[in-house]
Amino acid sequence: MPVWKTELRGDGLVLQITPRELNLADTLDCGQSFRFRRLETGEFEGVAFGQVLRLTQTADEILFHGIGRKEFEQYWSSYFDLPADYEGVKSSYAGDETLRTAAEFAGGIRLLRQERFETLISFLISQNNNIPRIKGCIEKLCRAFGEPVTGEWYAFPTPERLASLSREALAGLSLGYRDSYLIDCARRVADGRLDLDAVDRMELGAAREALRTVQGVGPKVAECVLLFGFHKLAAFPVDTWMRKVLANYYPRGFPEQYRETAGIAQQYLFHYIRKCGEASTPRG
DNA sequence: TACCAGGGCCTTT
DNA sequence: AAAGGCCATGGT
Repeated sequence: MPVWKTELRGDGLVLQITPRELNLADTLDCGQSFRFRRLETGEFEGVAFGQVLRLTQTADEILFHGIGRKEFEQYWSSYFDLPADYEGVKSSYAGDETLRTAAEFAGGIRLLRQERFETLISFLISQNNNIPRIKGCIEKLCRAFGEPVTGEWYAFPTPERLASLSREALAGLSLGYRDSYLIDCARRVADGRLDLDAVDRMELGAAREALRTVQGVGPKVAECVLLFGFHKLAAFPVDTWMRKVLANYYPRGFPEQYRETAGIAQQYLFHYIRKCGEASTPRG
């Protein structure tokens, strides 16, 4: 288990970590999270746990603005999955040239431990959609139905709040036909038909089945929610980019030996093919 | 089976 | 500048 050095400085907490170990740009903009934006200063700002977080990354540290030790330990250390040994995972990929290369390129990505309901709703919105628009939809949703935090920021709405809404109330958020999916999902969570704590305790197959009971949760959305919202590292979302990776490098299927951390491998491969693929388009 | 349902980004023309 | 592909799911 890695041990990260921290110190209090000025108004915040400094975490001694390199971009190779945690790369904020790659981690916050690789499609797992939609609520962080890059400021003109290069800093990142976003909301999680109903709190605004602002971060500054340099070559050897990350500054968590306005954060004390207690909040860091309670929320952010876990959020960025700091206790996990990613170096060990990357080492385990050494025998596979493609995975090794992707891990060297994208190894600063960590799997965020995001809030479950927010992740479920976010990936319902993500289907058949692109990242700028997904971010816009979620921002409008929070602004309309979430509690104000500070400044321009609003918390993610609760299941109860969304469960009380009609499709008409969601008009104007540009959700399209996904509006009824959100309502069905929120109602299931609010009335207990879908118990997210219970899903968290299930093994992968059962968790997958439970999530699939929600309208609009198909195979792709389910894998994303399992990986990004429930931290089930064996979940393996396959989209058009991953299909290309699999066709090119793993025509006989993704190797069984990496199944336990397939989700981490997926993130490395996904980022690598998008940024580095010789043909940086999934078509063809 | 094939097509459609919002809508806007992105690449190609 | 304009056109058309694309996205993931459920319903017809």
